[in-house]
Amino acid sequence: MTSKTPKYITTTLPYVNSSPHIGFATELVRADAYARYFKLMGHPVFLNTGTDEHGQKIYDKAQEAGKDTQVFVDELAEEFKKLLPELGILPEANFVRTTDEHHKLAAQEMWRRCKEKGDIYKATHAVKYCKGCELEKTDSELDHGKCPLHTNNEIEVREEENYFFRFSKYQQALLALYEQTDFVVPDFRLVEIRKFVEGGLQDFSVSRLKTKMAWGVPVPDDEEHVMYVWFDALTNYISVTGWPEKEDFGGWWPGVQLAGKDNLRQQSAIWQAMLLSAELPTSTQIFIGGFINSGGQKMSKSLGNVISPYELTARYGTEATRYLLLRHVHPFEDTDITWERLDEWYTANLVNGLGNLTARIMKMAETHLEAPVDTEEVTSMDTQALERFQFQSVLDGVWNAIGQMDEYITENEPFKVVKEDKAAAQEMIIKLVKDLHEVAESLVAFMPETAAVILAAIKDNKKPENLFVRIES
RNA sequence: AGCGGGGUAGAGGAGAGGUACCUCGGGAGGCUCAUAACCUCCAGACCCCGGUUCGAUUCCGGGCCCCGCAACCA
Repeated sequence: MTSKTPKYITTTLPYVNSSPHIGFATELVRADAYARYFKLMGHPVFLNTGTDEHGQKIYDKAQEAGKDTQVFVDELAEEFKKLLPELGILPEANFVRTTDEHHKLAAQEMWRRCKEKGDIYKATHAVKYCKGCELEKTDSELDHGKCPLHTNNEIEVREEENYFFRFSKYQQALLALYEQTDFVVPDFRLVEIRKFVEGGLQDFSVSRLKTKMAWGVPVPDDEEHVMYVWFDALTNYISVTGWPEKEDFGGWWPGVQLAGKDNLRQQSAIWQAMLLSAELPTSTQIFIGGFINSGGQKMSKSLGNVISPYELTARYGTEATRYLLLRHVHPFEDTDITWERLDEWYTANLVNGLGNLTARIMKMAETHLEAPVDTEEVTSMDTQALERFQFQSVLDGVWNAIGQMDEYITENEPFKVVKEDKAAAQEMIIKLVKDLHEVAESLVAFMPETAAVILAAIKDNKKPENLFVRIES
């Protein structure tokens, strides 16, 4: 028997300057469903996630909170880590923190390799500073070269020495990478990044002066600088495989990456250029998801429309939360979510759909069948769709089957037939149980607990407790 | 500036050169195995203006409107 190819899948590491976002939860659940699916198919699977913990913003937040930075990130990392069991993520999933010692060593090794290649160099960097805010400003924060808050003050330009990454050198190599038409999915994101790279690349700063901000991985052989957070964070995808000690990444890399659309550039251009520079294999594929909005607007604390993953699991439970995120959040486009809509999806499809159908079939089976139905293991999943991250369409197929089964019961009325022709009715019920079995098997990667409950019920020929509790409105 | 995406029933989504589909909601009926669930039927839509075509909502051009990205912001 030939052994199946190893599958590596990773989320982007969320930056821990605030609580876990529903967007990250979605990414995590998708990665998990993908990993579970390949695990079922017999592939060795490595599922990676974790937290990105360096940089100015985190340093500032810790200062604000009056806490030691390490203590501060330790607390936040815990909050993110707790999310995994909450969302039913595979227990063997890897959780990396960019403050882990091994990760920091790997980031430094990455730096050394890029530097040896001549792709990291020192240059003077113009920093724009607003005296009014007493803060450095990026171009996007400025309006016509002025600070929007202090329009009378001129912006002061300060010269600063930084290390730069020779991003511009990789324009052609990146474009060659994008020839692989499914390198970035969906295709319109591939077009977007290609256009960006075609437009020309500028080298960017990859270090910060330690005197200004020491919360970063130290630059090798230079006491005065720490790495800019991107450079260090991106390396996590390979540091978790045991690189650089394991030059072959333990067989896991290259792998599949998930990211939000705000991360398109970092993942599909910057990170790939870093890998090319270090002469390491580039990613296999990058899946770019949309954003989740609420009530037509971005979720924000000031608007009060934030829906946290913990609120979802509190209201619907782990399994239903997975279902909602996988089927009703569009894999590529932005999705608008409100509690009203979530309740609707939950009630219509889980309570009235899957839950009710399971109850009606298993009640008939329990009452009218003498023995459990013999079922065969079938894996009739739409593999192509799953490999393209089309979670929705796979689940649509399952719910289509559920609808057909409800129809079948109404049309054929086994509950009525049983009074005159028991054998005929039993045959119908057996067919239904087999169909239900198939539905449960198709759900294993998406809703593992629910699938297990249904499969057990079929095996015991017993109606289970209600699968989904009706929400009181 | 530029780049990219989009405007389909009351709401949210899918779709295709030729009877426009799904979910929720509205109306009528049916059933009683099931979690007041389930099934059937009905009403209701392709932003505007040109072009290509026997025929476009679908392709092309223009307009109006919306939304991302616009680099060191993870």
